[in-house]
Amino acid sequence: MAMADGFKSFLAIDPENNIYWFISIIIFLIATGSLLRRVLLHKSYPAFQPTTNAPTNTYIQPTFLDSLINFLPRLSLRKESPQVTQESNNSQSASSSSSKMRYHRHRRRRSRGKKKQKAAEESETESMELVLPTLPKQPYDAFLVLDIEGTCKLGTDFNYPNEIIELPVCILEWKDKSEDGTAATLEIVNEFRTFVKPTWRPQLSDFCKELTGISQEQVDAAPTFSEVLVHLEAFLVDNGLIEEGTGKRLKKFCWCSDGPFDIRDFVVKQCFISQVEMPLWVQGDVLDVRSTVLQWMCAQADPPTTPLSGTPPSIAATRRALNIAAQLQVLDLPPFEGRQHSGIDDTRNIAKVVTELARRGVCLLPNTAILPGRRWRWMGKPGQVLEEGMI
DNA sequence: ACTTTGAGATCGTTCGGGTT
DNA sequence: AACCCGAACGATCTCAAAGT
Repeated sequence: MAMADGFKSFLAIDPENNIYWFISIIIFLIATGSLLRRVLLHKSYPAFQPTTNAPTNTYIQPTFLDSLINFLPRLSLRKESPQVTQESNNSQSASSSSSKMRYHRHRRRRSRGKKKQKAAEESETESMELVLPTLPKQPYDAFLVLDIEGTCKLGTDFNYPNEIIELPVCILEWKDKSEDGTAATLEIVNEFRTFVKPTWRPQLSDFCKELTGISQEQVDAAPTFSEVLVHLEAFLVDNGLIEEGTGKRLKKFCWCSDGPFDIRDFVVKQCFISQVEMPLWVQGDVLDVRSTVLQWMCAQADPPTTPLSGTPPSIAATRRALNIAAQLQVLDLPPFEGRQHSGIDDTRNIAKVVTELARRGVCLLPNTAILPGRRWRWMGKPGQVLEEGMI
């Protein structure tokens, strides 16, 4: 009686609105359709599983109400995963999305952890399978390693008009280059080093002096960049690398630096400030040693069909750019000798890295583009530094 | 048959380190 | 400032196995 009253009241919500009838009919059809289909297919919901004593194909037939009760939750919402259910007991559905995010984050972290573990295991395996290098052909006869020190100011970025204050160069040449062009042993045959007197901002900042270890007296007594270029050219002539007067290359040589900045940025900036044309023997053929070390590390982590020699470094997994000290470490070389950020010490240590790369069978080729006409915002007319361009 | 879950891969974005 | 590169992260998709 009460049920009949309830049904009447349900219908009485809005007799004019057919939506209630429509929903009821849809639910009825879906429920009976689903039930019919399962009976015909001899399938059942868990609640309708055969009793243990019943014959295999005999099912306890559900009532329409049972079917509806079982079916309705499927219509409304999917059953939540255990993780979500557990976390959302108190906070209801509002927190379900964040729970899901936390869950996926956990999954990714676990995935990454396994990946790293796998990579470490593979790295260990590879370290036990060292292969002797096959010497590559080395197209260059000499390598001019340099590490330029420049003026800088605390708080400024590399848009700053850095002026060169130290210019050291180490010449590396092959000791064992054969007729077919293969070689593995490089040695330092000569060194060039000079301080350079800045002209735009002759006074060094405290930050610069502390960073580079260069004193104000050293740069005050030094030649200007234009004069240094003459000295450097004479040095290269003396070492048979370029022709006197013309600057034409007599040997095939490649500049090497830690990072692409030294010639690409500092020399180009300095040439602008000093109003000198960038000599042809400086342009082109620049090898970024840091990048080459990184490539070598990647080759160790993902060896090609003919692996390179060497001990895969533990920090190779990071595949990040390394400073000179870290490069020495990954190449199993002795620690950095001298003072870091001292031009000549940096240069000598970079030379060691280049020598070791050659010994390990790395083909030393240029990998940095030089744009002599590159301009920065502070560049006004030739030689003019615009203060507002630095902001 | 359909859903859930776990695992893994891939893509795009953002951020930071690096050079004096 | 500009550039490159790797790490970290979020979103999305696929696939297989297990559960319903």
